[in-house]
Amino acid sequence: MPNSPEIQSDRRQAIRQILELGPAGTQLSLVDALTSQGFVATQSSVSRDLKELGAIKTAQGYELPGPGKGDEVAEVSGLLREIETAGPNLVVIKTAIGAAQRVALALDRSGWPEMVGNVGGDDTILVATRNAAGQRNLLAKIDRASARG
Amino acid sequence: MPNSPEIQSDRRQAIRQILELGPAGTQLSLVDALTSQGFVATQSSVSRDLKELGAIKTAQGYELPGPGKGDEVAEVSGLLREIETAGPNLVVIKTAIGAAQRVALALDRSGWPEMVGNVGGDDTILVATRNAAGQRNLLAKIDRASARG
DNA sequence: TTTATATGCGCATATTTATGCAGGTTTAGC
DNA sequence: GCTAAACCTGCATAAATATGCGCATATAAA
Repeated sequence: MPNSPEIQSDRRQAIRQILELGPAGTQLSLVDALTSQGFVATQSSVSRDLKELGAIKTAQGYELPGPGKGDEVAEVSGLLREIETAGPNLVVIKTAIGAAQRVALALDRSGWPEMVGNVGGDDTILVATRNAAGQRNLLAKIDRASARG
Repeated sequence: MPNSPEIQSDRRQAIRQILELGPAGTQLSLVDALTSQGFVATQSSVSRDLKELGAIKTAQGYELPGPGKGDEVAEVSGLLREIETAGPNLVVIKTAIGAAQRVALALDRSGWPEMVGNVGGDDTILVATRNAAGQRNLLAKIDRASARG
């Protein structure tokens, strides 16, 4: 019973905004916050959303890794040259000569769940995503990371 | 039944080392790792240790915030002038003129659990710690943060 | 369109984490 | 050394989080 596809991304956007105001103590508190904004969601969904968003749990609660932490990808974004898709669940990344390994490692460490795995050559990386949605997601995340790097 | 006082800090040091090798999926896995190193600990203790160490839980598991994240204190360490204790659970921090508020805020955000609260004036901050052990701990943490800042 | 496949989500529940409490140890004060 | 207070820990359990499953909808294929 998937909601119209935008609902999900709207909800996640909302979560992102909520977390920007301050850490959320528990997932349940996030559910409440979402509810009061008119979203319908259960703890289950929030759990999944948080994983997808790459949120981390600190002593204060759930937070989104600010610029600086979490995004090793941001740090290597300068090495990126070109990004293309191939089929519904492959992303091909071209990097500076010899930098593919370094970037591939950063991607691994990022822990982005839609990424099943990747192989890096000399200046090319093949990234396998779970599916088409994951592919779109990954592109968006790399984009966002690059903006910070 | 406190172990000899060093046991605790040894164990925490061990946890620190384990986490440096890579994230720990669950607290139970940490218990196992500790056990195989000859430490005796339960999930309860590990839970408390992790909080004390300021560990965060990412999609990969528990990690220690690397230099760069987690330590807002590091960023303001240049504003510190002098640090003294007063009694068993008070720490008095002298800062650059007018910087006390800023430093106090950074301390708040750090989420260090031994810190009960603090008040900042113009160039002085009073920090209340839970107890003497917390006081020692806090001094050590500020030290470590300063080394990075 | 009709059919087949993939995906999102809630429910119920397993797993994991946090904590009140009691007991035992160390530390501080005499 | 003795006593009192503070502390650390494990146990048991409460609280919080993650996930298998099944259905409903969306998407792709024919």
